[in-house]
Amino acid sequence: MLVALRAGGLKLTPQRLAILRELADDPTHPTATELFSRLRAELPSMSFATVYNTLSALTEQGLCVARALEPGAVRFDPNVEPHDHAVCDSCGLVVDIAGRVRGGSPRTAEPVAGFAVRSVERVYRGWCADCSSRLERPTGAKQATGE
Amino acid sequence: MLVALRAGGLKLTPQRLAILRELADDPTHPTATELFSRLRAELPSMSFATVYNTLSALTEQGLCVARALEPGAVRFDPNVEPHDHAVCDSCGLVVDIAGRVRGGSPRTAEPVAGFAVRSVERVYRGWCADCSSRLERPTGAKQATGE
DNA sequence: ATGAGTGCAAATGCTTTGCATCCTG
DNA sequence: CAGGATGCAAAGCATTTGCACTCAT
Repeated sequence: MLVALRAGGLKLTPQRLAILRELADDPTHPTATELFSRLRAELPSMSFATVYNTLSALTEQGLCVARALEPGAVRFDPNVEPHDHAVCDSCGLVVDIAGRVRGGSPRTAEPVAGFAVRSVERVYRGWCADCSSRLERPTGAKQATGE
Repeated sequence: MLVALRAGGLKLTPQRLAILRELADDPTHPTATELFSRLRAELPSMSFATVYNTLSALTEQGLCVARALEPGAVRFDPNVEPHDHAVCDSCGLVVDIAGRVRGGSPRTAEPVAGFAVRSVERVYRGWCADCSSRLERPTGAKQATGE
């Protein structure tokens, strides 16, 4: 991954290394704000601008992807391959379903006339394990719309 | 739908009726800002606050859903049933795949241990018909990550 | 050394909120 | 006519940008 960084002509700064590590270690895909607060202890002088600059540089190099799974802040995913996610209605937790093997149905079929499909991803919504066990009807949950 | 509005204890104001109509007529799920600018001619005095107040009131009544399909503004969908969407990488167009019939595979299977699934939705990403025909590699498109 | 990268602060864009006024039911 | 809804303005977050300074190469 560091190789990829240099290959893109990017310099290896402590800020970038820390962000990269934090991203790689976290399957919940942290937001820019989350990264900033987590790294404040380690890099007290780092600014938001650096976090955003780094994340957009990484995104441009194809080393991570910005994902809009919920209204509000964007989450950054070091796994650039299309894959599925589960999102908790109650606490907002994002769970990566990267490892899941799916049936080999043709995924290049056009969902609508003329639309050239590049990727398909699923979003599972519901309650995470913690929220499921903690409450029958988790705080702040939208009323289930069923399916 | 008006019935549903009243059932929720909401008053029928011209602003709400206009927003509701605009929402219903538009399969691309407009953002709050888009609704505001479209209705400016019809309701010159309407404010952003009213658009947002109305949209959150509708959301609370289960008459629409806020969808985060792309970073930036949230889109509002009058179809509260889980369904699929296609999003253009180039121009950001959202296409509703509401009518698509899918195979009846068990969709309540847990994507990850302990996660209680409420709904599953797919997001197709690629190029819309317009962008596909206009360019070989549409302006502003992220490099295809393939699948 | 030299230009990319950082830090700071101001700016932007989307959304929310407080409050006085207005209008639907 | 009463309470909910609107309009206006200010405030709140997430994110972007400009610019002088610093540091990785």
